[in-house]
Order: sequence, then C-alpha cells, then structure tokens
Amino acid sequence: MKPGIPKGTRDFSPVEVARRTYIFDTIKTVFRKFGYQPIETPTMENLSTLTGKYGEEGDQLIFKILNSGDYLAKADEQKLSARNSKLVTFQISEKALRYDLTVPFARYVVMHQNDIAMPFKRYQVQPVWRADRPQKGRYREFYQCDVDVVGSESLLNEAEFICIYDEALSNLGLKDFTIKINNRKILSGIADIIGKPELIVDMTVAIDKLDKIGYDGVTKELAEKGFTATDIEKLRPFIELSGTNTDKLDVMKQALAASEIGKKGIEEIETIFEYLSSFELNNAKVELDITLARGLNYYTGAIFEVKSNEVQMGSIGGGGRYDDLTGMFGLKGVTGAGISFGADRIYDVMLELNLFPDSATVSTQVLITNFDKLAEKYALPVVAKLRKEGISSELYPASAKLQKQMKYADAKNIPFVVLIGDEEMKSGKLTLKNMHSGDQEQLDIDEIIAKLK
RNA sequence: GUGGUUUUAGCUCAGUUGGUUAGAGCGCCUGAUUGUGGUUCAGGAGGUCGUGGGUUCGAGCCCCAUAUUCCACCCCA
Repeated sequence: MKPGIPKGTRDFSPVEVARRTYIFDTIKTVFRKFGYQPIETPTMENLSTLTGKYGEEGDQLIFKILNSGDYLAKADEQKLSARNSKLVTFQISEKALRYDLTVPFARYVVMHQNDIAMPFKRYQVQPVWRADRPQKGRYREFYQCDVDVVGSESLLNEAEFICIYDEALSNLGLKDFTIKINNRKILSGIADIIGKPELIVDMTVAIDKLDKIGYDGVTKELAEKGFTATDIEKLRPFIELSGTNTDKLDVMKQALAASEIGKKGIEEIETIFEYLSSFELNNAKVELDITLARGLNYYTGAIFEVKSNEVQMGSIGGGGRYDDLTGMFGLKGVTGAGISFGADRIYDVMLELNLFPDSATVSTQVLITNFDKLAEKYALPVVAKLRKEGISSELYPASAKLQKQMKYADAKNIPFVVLIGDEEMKSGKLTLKNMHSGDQEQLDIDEIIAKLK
C-alpha cells in the first residue's frame, strides 16, 4: 500500500523538532517566570464534555471517536435508518479528541477543586485537533500553549497576559506584532444602546471593514443587515473610532454613558492599561480594537488577539476572560482568564522571517572516524570518555571509506571530526579536524575535551 | 460546508494543437583521490506521469470520479 498521513497533519523531521522544541521551551520559560505550573490532560475527552462549548459550528469541527467493539449493534434502529449523522452521533461515539485546552482545563478544575489552591495558575502545552479544512497556517492537528488562571478576578492577570505575550514573542525574535484588546462588556454596551443584541456580530464584522469599503460602505452593509438609520447614527462614534487608545476610550465613554455594562467594560480596559503602565513592554504594540469579537461564546470580559505585522498570517494567539466556564460543569462562581499561543503559526512566521538560530539544530558535536577493526577498538573508550564529559559524540559504526564518513559528518552538520589511524594510535595524539575551517591539529584526548567543552 | 488550484525522478519543476524511447537542475551512487567533507571532472542508478474509469488508431496532455496540496470565503491558533 501507498504510505500517507491524514489531511492536515504533518511529520516533523529532526530540524523541525529542534525548532519546535526551541519555541516550546521559550514560551514555557516565560510561563514559569510568571508563576504558572504545568498540567496535562488526556488526548481524548468524553464527547459530552466538549459538545455545546464551542457553538454549533465548533461542534461540527470536533473529531469524534467511534465506540469500541460493534458500535452499531446498540444504535437505535429508527435513528440509523433516518440516515442523519447528527441523530446517531451520540449512539456510536462517546469520546472525542480535544478541541482546545481551555474546556478540558475547566473540567480539570471542577474535578480537582478540592486539591487545588485558588487562585490556580496553570500552563498546558499539548496538541489539539479540529476537523477543519486545512489552508495556510491552519492544520487539523496543532499545538496550543495555554496559560489560564482561575479564581482571581483581578485585572492584573489580564495585564500580565500582555506582558507574557510580549516577553515570549520578543524572546523568539518577533520584532513587530500587535496585541489587540477588547472587552465583551463594551460590545454588550453597544448592543444595549441600539437595543439589538442579536445583531452584534454583524455589526462588528461590518465596522471591521471600514478601511476596505469606507464609511458609506459600512453603513450600507449595516442597513442590509437590518439596522435602521437611527441605529446607524448611534453607531457612528464606534464606526469612526480612531486615534490612540485613550482617544478611543474618551469617545466611547460618552457614547456608552447610558449603558451600565458598557461603562464597566471601559473601566476594565482602563484598569488594565493602568497596571500595564508599571510594566515595560519590549516589542508589543497594544491596541484597543472594538471589532474584535472572537467566536468562542464563553468570553465575558477582556478579549485578546495577537497578530504579526511582519507576515501575512492569521492570529498567532488569543484569549480572554470567561466568568462562567466551570459553571457548565456544575461549579459556579469561579472566574477564569487565559491566553493561548498558536505554536504552529508562530513556527511558520519565524520560518518566513528566518528567525531560527543555527544553534537550535546542532546535535552531534564530534564524529570519530572508523578506519578498521583495530581503530574501532581503540576508539571505543575515546567516545565513552567524550560522552562522560557531556560531549555529544558518535563513532562511525562501520569501517567505511573515509570519504563517506566525512560526507556523513558534513551532511549532519557535525562541527568536529576526530581521526584515529595507525599514527594516532602509536602516538596517542589524535587528529582533531574543524569541519568549518578545515584546520587540523594533533591533540591528546584531554586536550580535545578541553577544546570542545 | 462553498468556490478555485496543485499533483510528472529523492527534492524543485519543464513537457508545444493529443503522435516514436518523458526531460532539466539539485540530490544520491561509483570513480579520478586505498587517510580527508563542503569545490571540480567523468560515469551511473532512479518514473505504473496521484489513483480508478472513459474518449481515441494513439493520452503526461481531453472527459468523469476520487484522493491530495495550496488559496479565498466562513470560522479559527
């Protein structure tokens, strides 16, 4: 049969794994620095844990797992004959691959509520699966790197998320990226004012197109979606929103004066900015963007999204606050907030910008050549000693032609080669070749170790 | 889920209105060089043209189906 892998999945070769590890390590280091601790959850969850958490579209993107055994035997006859897959899903599948890390985390918190100390700050780096159609920066299997805190209402958490984004992405070498921030309460406030909460998504989508289709285009689209002339007049300050973050806040304060929830949203954003003023950011630009809605329907406060300004790519991170997530699993009154890094997209961005250091790909530091059986025997304690000293080394496993062995070292990017032949064995001075410069020198084993350490 | 696109040597890709034996570059192997890679030279191996049907005297090329790649929409990391 012809080998292949499922659509939207990928193999990772040594160089790619090294680079991905570099990304994960960089991000995890920052997570730990901010006081977060790692957890892991199973690859599969009960299907009932996941359904209904991501909206109707999200439910369709969940990879379901067929029950073991004869999964059709117990299925309802009538539902089966109806040939409607939605009817039989729960009869033939009770497990699914995790769709994100936030819902499993909420489940974890509820199940372990007696063991964890609040506020609980956790990070989690694991793959997730979505039955989406693949395209640029979109995979069916990809890694998320999440930090979430539960049991803390403080907006300091939100401010620190911005710091985490800034530090991690800056450490990875990204020079120009924007952290967009919005607040669900502001969106609710706008809906309050025009009295059409059900159209809030159409509204944000339309306003988002301002720079593409202009003010008239936006109003035209709004009218098509069912907004009256009075509505549009009330929306005017939001559509024309521009300038600095403080400019925007000033305008909105007036426009949302009549909405309690809207005012609360603005207040929250201001508090976050206030916290932020005590921290110094490296490369991140923070931008208030009221068109940021995000599909996940459980956000209740701040909403974040991160985009690179150097590369055309979907968002490389996102998150927000959700007051009622664990409520779905029966634990009321526990607030949570978190953000996620899309490691695979960050990888694609870094690749395009050539940001991976070469050092991330060096593995073996020295290759010992293998001339013949006698030299091999002589080399065994040498390679053992090098390894004992912590130097990655390998002995070529056959007495092949030297040319072949040198080519191997070259292909594997091994920086040093030790040659051991008759003369070296006689004198105890081994030949150390620097593959980069081509220089060679005769050294005893201790001198080589000192040189490579 | 909707619309489009890609698929030919290990890799990146040519391949004329359908016409004999399908090409190039890079890589790989062998030798020049029995103890020296990355440069050079000579030679060599490697293809069911994504898969399955169809049209035709004849298909890499045309038609249908299907898989796959990438892209846009929707949504999202």
